[in-house]
Amino acid sequence: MKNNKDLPAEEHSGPLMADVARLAGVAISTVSRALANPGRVNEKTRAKIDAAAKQLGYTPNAMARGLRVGKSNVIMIILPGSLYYGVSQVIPLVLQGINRSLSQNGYHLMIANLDRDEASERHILDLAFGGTVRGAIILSSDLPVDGSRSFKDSALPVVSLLYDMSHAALPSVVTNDRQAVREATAELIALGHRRFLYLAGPEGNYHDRERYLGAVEALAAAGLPETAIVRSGGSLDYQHGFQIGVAAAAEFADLILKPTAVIATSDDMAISFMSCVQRMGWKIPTDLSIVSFDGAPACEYSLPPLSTIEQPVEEMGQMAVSLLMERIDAPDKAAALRHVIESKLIRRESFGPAPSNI
Amino acid sequence: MKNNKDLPAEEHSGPLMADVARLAGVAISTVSRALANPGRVNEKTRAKIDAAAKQLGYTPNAMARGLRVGKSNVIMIILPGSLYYGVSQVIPLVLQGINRSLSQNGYHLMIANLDRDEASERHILDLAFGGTVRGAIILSSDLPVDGSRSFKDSALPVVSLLYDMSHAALPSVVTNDRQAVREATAELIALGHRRFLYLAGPEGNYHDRERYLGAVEALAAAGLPETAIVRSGGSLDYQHGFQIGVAAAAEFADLILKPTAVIATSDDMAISFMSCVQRMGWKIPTDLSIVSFDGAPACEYSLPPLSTIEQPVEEMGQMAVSLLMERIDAPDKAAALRHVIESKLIRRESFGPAPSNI
DNA sequence: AGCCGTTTAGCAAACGTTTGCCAAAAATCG
DNA sequence: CGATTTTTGGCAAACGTTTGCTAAACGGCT
Repeated sequence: MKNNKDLPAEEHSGPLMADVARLAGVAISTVSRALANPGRVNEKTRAKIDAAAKQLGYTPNAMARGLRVGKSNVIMIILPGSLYYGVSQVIPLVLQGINRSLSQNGYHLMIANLDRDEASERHILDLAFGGTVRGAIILSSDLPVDGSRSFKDSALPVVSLLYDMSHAALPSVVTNDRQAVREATAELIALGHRRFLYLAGPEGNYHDRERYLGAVEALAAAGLPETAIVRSGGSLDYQHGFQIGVAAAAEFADLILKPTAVIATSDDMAISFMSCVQRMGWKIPTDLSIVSFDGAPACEYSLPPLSTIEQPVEEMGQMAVSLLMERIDAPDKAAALRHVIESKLIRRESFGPAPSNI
Repeated sequence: MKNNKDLPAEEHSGPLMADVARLAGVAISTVSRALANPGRVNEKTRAKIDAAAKQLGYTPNAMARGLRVGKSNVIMIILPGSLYYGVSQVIPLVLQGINRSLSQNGYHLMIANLDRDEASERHILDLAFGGTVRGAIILSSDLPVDGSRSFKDSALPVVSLLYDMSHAALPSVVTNDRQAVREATAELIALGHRRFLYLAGPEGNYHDRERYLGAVEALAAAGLPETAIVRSGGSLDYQHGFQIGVAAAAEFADLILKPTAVIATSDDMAISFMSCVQRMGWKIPTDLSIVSFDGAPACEYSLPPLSTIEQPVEEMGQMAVSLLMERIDAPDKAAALRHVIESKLIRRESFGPAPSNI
């Protein structure tokens, strides 16, 4: 029966603040104040209001609040469109860590995929300029642009994660990619290795560049020629890191002078490379040592267990969140731009001394 | 300069609809109509408005619109708190597929982790009742409750993915877990296997139950006693599926009468189990055949390559989205509740005939 | 040319909060 | 006990859209 007033739509889902106020016998504004800053209202009244709210199962409308105060409580994370290179293994971990930190700060997490198409860029910009989000964590080296709108023109607080974007004035949380690879390579050199194969990621990618440089630096430090390292892959831009490893194994098989150690940009390519190469008959670590990057949990269970440089992704995620929170609370406060959290090599059976019969 | 009564207005960054209207020389309402349903406004005027909007880089404020029309364009996906059992390997794929489908429909994706703590449940309910989200895709078998608010009381359109929740009247997109395992088991039986080890997930979990039943049914159909299968794990509730496999390998080593085939609830446990068991000296598939579930890309590169029952997660995600869209557009329209998308066994080297020296 | 039917533009009222401002009440002090 | 300070409650005006309603403009008929 529609004995009620006829004009308001039946769409209304929940109770309103007005309902709470009525039930508690106070004014709407009092309810608002009681819920927002409980200090500013009489304890007895506050209790009454709380009870009323609970009884009605009242939940404040986030959009109305957002509209009024001009800010939302949503953070967006911008992921590279193709999840399957490199960072693929770590992204779920990152996501989870970030989401947890955000929850603790009362924020929600929205995810946005940055593909290379115009639609996805517009999508993200709508989010950024439409007031929907309050800040962003970006896991990509390029920022979306659409027509006259450019991501960096938005006043949005942004933090870059995994990629060093400090040159673009973005606070960045990164790991010591280069140094970690340099050290790992140095360790391989100390084990007698003199010829290396480097499994590259997509050409020009930040991580690929840094990690490769790390290897090169280690060679230089040991007085080895740059020709001691062979780059594989790189020009390919396969979606799956796994396929890079497969292709690299084929390249490896064709090399006349075999490297004795392999450095991989990511765990997936190392796993598939190792698998292929072993099936071709090479022994790991006897014939060939392998070290990779990322620290995916699965590495522990490959055969042999894969040595990998583990990024403390959980910690990095938390750091990114707390940086973002600072940025939101005090946008103008100058702060360090580049935050490095150290990765460390997990030594497993996939590497050992160079074979003597070089 | 405090004569401005309202100071929060200072903060606002972008151009407003009023600015566009002024620049185009029309009324605000005309702009709104031109942008929303272009058919209802003079083509010439519309072009003028479009140009003005583009020139200003105008983006409509999503919260204001949401408040007015009473709906948002955000879908939330509820993930189980501990990503690391079972579905872990497939979640990134699911997420990506879903996000892509949603984008095409003009929706954004918000993620919510459903941990077992009160805070996370409240978080989700705030989202559901606060008008922030328009619908939800849930990947968990239990629904959040907090005080007097219960998730199912929200009028929110919901679709369940991976879990069959049709008994709770939720449209569900699932795979044929039971049947797929039954068929795989039957295949193992045909290969001569008579004793099985089943690697279980968390006790009572939907997938664990279904998949186990599939194995049991296959035994029954072949006239084998139920004692032909040994359950391992299950009571553990480790975060990492990998650890389940490790524990199971230890159990396996202790068994007096060794099974000749292993059926695993998830790929991660199969991978770690296989790794451990091989290091103990067993040969796969000569001594032991293994089949698992999920279809993680990594399975192709284990040693030996792991046979797994692949869930078409991309397709399942798309189906979930389209179901949700239907539900949003026509909430009352009756529709099938249970949607099954078939998984299929990918046969790789990890299984073969039972050893003859049983 | 006048009438009527069809578009198109504009006004103003919502949507559900927050919050500045003022009044009322309570508390403190002389 | 009255005056002054502190606290607390209520009114109403925003926040930036959408949209029902009405007025105006336009064009096709007779």
